[in-house]
Amino acid sequence: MTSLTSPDPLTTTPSAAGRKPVISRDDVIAAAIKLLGPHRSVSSLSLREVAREAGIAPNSFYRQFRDMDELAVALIEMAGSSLRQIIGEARQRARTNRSVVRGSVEAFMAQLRSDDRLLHILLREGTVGSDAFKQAVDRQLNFFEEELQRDLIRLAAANRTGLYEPALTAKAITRLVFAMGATAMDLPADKLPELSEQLVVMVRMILTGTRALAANPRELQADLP
Amino acid sequence: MTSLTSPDPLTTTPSAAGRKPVISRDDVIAAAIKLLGPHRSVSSLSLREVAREAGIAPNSFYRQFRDMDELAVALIEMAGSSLRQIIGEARQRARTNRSVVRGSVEAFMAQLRSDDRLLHILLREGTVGSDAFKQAVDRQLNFFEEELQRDLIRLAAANRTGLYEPALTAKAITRLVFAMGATAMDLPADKLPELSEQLVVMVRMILTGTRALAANPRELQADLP
DNA sequence: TGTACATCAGTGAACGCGCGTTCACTGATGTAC
DNA sequence: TGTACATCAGTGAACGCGCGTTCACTGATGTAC
Repeated sequence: MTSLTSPDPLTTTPSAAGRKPVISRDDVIAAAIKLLGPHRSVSSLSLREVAREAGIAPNSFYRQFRDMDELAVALIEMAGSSLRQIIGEARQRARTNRSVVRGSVEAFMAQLRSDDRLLHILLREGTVGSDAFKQAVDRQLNFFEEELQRDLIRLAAANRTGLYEPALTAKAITRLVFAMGATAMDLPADKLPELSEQLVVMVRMILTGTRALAANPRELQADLP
Repeated sequence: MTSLTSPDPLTTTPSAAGRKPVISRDDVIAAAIKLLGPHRSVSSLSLREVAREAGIAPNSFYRQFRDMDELAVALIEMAGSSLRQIIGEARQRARTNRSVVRGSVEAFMAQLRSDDRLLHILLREGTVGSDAFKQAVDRQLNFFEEELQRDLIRLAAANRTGLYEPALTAKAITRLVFAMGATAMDLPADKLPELSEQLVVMVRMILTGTRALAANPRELQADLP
């Protein structure tokens, strides 16, 4: 998990002279995350609400962010890098074990249920809110796709199998996992294992398909299961 | 396209006596649709805004709907049935032609660009808003999956190929198409053909995969492309 | 060390606004006879 | 046909509320000497 308290030298003002800040950007971010839930998206939060939760005056918010959009983008980026780290670790672990797919899917689902709401942000804010919002989410999804693609290529080489359009394969898997994750967000916890299992099979359908197509691209023409 | 003016006997009050209504539910619905756009989701519309667009007093809204949620659910259901009809027609047409996948994907993409914003509603409102919202969207997606599954089974039988878990295959395709559609919503029109092409390949990956798995389920264990 | 000063993080009060919802109402349209 | 009456679709005004944003401010903390 990305720490909420480590200062970011790029965003924290140097304050060469004058008083040291007692409120940090991260305090405000933490307050916003606390307010998120199954029925609250970032775009539905008000500035005053976040300020209230952070224990500061509404106008003090402006010392940290230009507006709510800037806060939202910060949240999205934090969520993306956190998720990539977690899935990356899951892949490392799985590589020495057995199933990369199952390991990654389960790490994803576990993260969905974790206390910090970061993944929820990525899943939800992609379709609503300002352009800045959507672009930020899309950027994170692209990072994710790139890492997945690299992994797919490496593993395909190791197993001496082919990949029909690795980029497209990675994109399909990423989008499908996120779409299913968005559904899972609102499910009771006991339905999750079943959904995990479904998702594992779905991902393997894509993997089996891309491998079969690499072996025999003419199957692409046969327009039919 | 579902007509906006045909009366629904289940929702229109009989008005056994008294004045006939001059505002219909459909007028209000049409006003709401008119307000939707790339930056306006149903959940961001206010009651007063819709009333203004419909040319009625804010409180007249209550004669038609209990609240905005009820309007949203009506919109979602209308969007779902409209889309299913369009894709159904596309499948019929494609069956006599050549590619069912390409035909359906292109019909979907065309609908995405059509003047009525109905598809946008389905793509957007699934992740935000009240539970009633999300359930309504999910219900429509399920209808969609069921029809697709029926089609897949029929076609597989006709081609003497197998299907590994038809329900899961239909679900994977549906969710992937809707996820990619949500991305496409905000793209400039000239990027759409490329995205259509990508989506066609993705869907065929899944179809090729489900067929290969049906032929040889042991591939499911080989955890790797 | 002590003193004078500059900085600026955080505040309290106020603004105008659009919102959802309520109330009592009006008057056109339909029904009964 | 004409008249008296009932219905109820739609309204205008008003309410209290939370919102984003602004302003002039305070006073703790740092720096200069």
